Amino acid sequence: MKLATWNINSLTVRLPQVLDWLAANPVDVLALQELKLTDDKFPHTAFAQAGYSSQCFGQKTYNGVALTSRTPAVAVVKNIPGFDDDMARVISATFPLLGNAANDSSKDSVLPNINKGLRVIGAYFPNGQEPGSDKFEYKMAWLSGLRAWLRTELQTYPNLVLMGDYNITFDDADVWDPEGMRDQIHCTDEERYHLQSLIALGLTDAHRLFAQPPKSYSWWDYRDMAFRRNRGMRIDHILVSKTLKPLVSACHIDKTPRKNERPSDHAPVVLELALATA
DNA sequence: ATGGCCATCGCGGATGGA
Repeated sequence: MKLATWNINSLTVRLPQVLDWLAANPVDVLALQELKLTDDKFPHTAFAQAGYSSQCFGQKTYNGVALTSRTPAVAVVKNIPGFDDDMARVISATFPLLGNAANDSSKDSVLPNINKGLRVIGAYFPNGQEPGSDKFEYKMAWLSGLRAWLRTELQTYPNLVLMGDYNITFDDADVWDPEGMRDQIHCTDEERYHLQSLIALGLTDAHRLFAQPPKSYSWWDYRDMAFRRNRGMRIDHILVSKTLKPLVSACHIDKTPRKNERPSDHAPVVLELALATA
């Protein structure tokens, strides 16, 4: 199965591009961020006509996340339980897996707890604006809330994917100009500490499991011809739990839609798993 | 370089993004 995450910077503007991309890349699950619309405006019918059912968690003007999938999602949860937030940033759901106890009597499986399905969390991490700002403090609090919740979530759902726009780089390899960006937003030690604390819960950056093109980025500023000059950052990530790590068969960033007219500033990240949905 | 671009709200220009 294939999963993908894409910050589309307004679904109102980018819906045709998302549908075009899905037609060319019929992934099983697509996580979307920055819908910038309310739930009543979500284009369920357009996705359904493309063969996808959607769960959305939107708000007016800002933020907003969704999971759209070829098989229906179950056990949908919105935002981070235990962390009060007036912004729509997280949506989680389970996708039943082929080979679970209900439809396969074989005792051996490639995956422990396969009957618990695949838990997918799509997230739009706070931007943080600038170190020292109120928004940066909110980002740090949000990251602490995410980590505390994920610790228990991983016990409930051992087969877990956390993907989305993290708004954090792992290290200098994720930054086109590490010296110029040093201690700037997305690149501070505090943000990277939080990202590593997610790794410490037992998650793995799927992108780094494979040889990647040099200077692989997922976001490029709209200004200054940044995409053409490949002046970007890798801030969109797919993290997988320990049980899923051996089943990851590929992970890549698809730069193709960044070449569209009126593109999102982010590119999709695609994960391939040696698993099938039920 | 105190910036450039884009989306939203809404009809001018501020705010947020990253």
